[in-house]
Amino acid sequence: MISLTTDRPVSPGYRRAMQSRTPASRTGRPRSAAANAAILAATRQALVELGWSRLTLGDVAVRAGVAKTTLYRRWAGKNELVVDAVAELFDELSLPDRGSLAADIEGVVLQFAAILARPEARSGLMAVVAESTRDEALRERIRASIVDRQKRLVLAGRARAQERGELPPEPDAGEAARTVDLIFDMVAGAVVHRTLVSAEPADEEWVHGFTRVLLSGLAAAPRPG
Amino acid sequence: MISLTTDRPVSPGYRRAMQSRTPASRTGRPRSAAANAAILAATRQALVELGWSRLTLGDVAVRAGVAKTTLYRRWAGKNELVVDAVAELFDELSLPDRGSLAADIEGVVLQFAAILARPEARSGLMAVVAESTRDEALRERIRASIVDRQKRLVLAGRARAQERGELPPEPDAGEAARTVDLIFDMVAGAVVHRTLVSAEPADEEWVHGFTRVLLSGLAAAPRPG
DNA sequence: GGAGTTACGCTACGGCTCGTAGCGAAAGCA
DNA sequence: TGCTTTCGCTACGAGCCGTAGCGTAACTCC
Repeated sequence: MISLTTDRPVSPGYRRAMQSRTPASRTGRPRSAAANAAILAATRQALVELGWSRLTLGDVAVRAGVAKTTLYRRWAGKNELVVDAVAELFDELSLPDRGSLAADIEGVVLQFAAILARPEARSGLMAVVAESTRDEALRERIRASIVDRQKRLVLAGRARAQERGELPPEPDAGEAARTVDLIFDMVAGAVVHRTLVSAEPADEEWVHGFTRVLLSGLAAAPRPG
Repeated sequence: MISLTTDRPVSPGYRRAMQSRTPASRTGRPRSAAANAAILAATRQALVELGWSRLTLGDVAVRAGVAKTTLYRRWAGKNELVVDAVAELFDELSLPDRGSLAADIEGVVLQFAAILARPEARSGLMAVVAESTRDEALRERIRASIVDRQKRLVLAGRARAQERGELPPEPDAGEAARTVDLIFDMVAGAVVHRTLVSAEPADEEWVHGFTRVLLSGLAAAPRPG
């Protein structure tokens, strides 16, 4: 496994948005940012038309109008490429102030559901998660590119709710962090399971019921007064 | 796609536990039940050692001690084979009476988490779910073999809780069915997300916090009296 | 017991994808 | 003008896919 080429073989610190790599590699021909965007867009398109298992890097290269070798110079393989292509989809998530915690949750969950309704997110996201169970580096890439980036929404929503007095303040930092993780797993997990496994739409009615249970629990009255 | 062989090409109604197919196919050499068990066990073993993407049907055939063609005679492809192999893992789930709804939930969630802690379940389950986003028949197979089979646990738990008076009776059948689906998505989704995406163990502490939120909601006191 | 039917093991095959090597040319920087 | 890095292109061995074909084994019905 000794590479004799002049190109870097794997590009380890290669985060998304390649133009933001500040250190090193100041000389020589820079990598084409346009090619990067074209490759990621072509990957999403291929996910839509072919799904995960039939997606091949050669096909993506043809769609993007670049050579197959360019793909292998920038990404270690199919897993890493799809992670980056899917991660871009989640950057559009936001948390507008809708006046109450319940409304805030419903709003962001509906956004999340809309993203998961797109076929490139459905097949791509679950596939890389499956692969990450046997690839620690890939799991970390997913966490950094997708999960942790969106956990900000939970933090912002909780802070806003505490300002409103809807949630009690949490003095213990460790306990607060665990709660954030729990909420994130419950929200993201429920929407993913509803959309992908149950294969039913996470529409307004479902989101309303979900939010009610999340805030008030099962023991509360099944129908709000 | 015209098969000229004497063997049935796909075996459409081929459920799990082949010995229980009562109608039709009364004559001829029966399919070996031992081979079936060996193939599914070999599939799980290959999932552990290779993961989803590197698992090949030829490799499974060698591990199981059968010919590769036997695999293709019984399953349409890799997807269907892994669904059946993984589905067996979930049959051990049960709902012992632990005295309260909270204890019942915690018990079954811990069982579910234990199954998802096994590598053959982790990589196999998510992979077939990802593939099912582009394969309606596969999604239905997953639903019949795994999801609907375990929804019985939610039904039993709710009935038991209603007998205890912990949950109000639901006169509307449609509303009750939607609630069952919602609970199932929330429970299974949260555990799956915690285990696979967050890659943290769903241990007793986490399950305890999850159950508290599920029953009482976020607005309740963060620490139980 | 024989005939009919189905499943099995085995071999072989074309076709496709993989991931890499090697080359000359292009695009920036000193 | 050199130096460095990336690019497109071609070619290649390797591996897996899914199926065909054949002879044999197992079971049922007559």
